[in-house]
Amino acid sequence: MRVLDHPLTPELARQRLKALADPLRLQVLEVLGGGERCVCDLTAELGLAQSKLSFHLKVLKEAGLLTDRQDGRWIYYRLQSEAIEQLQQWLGGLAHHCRTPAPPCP
Amino acid sequence: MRVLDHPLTPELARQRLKALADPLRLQVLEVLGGGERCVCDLTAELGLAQSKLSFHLKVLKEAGLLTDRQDGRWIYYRLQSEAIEQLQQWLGGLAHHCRTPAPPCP
DNA sequence: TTGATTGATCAACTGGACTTGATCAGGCCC
DNA sequence: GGGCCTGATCAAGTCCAGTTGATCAATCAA
Repeated sequence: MRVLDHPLTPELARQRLKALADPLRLQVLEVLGGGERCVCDLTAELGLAQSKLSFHLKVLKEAGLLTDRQDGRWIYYRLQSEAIEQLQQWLGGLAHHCRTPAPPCP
Repeated sequence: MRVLDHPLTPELARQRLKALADPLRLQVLEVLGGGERCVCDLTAELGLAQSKLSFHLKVLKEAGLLTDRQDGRWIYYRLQSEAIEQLQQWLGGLAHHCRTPAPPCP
């Protein structure tokens, strides 16, 4: 069974949405959408304090949106596109019957 | 040009993600995913304080995720599924080239 | 018109997310 | 080993999103 076949729990979906819902983290994802980067690279490119970037990378990683690998002194982050695909699928399940008219109230 | 053909601005996408990233609002959406409902109905079904629900409905509405209509004393909310579809599309654009290896750092 | 009901809005409060600067751990080169 | 990087972690401070209870506006029923 591939990862994509596992539906997200609402809790994990919410965590991912929250991780995405930050302007700085979206900037990070936008850069990583263009390919893998090391932290020092990201720091320079986004003009961020090092601890600040580290904090947000941690949030994104804990949400499953990023993975990292170490190579010597450097740590490279990349986007986990499967996580985004899962989220897309999950969103698709939200609106299934939303056009059903309301039961009249009085 | 249909609504869906307008791509989301990053700012609006972020606003929608943020609106979605709240457990209570997700509950609201889950209920409305099953069809239109009036506010008093939602209040009862979710067991919420009235002002609390009203606050979250406003957030969702301002993000374009809900629309409402008034019928007499009652106000009915429904999910705006196009907003979710737009968000799905927008997410799809995030990871385009994420498999490009990092430029070596040293 | 008056009283009751629905639902939005307001003000005050609270908690947690984010920021900032410092410190710490691990890997590299001399 | 000693000094120097890279990047994670910690503690303290700030700020804003969410909660709560009260008030307000609009609609309807009597």
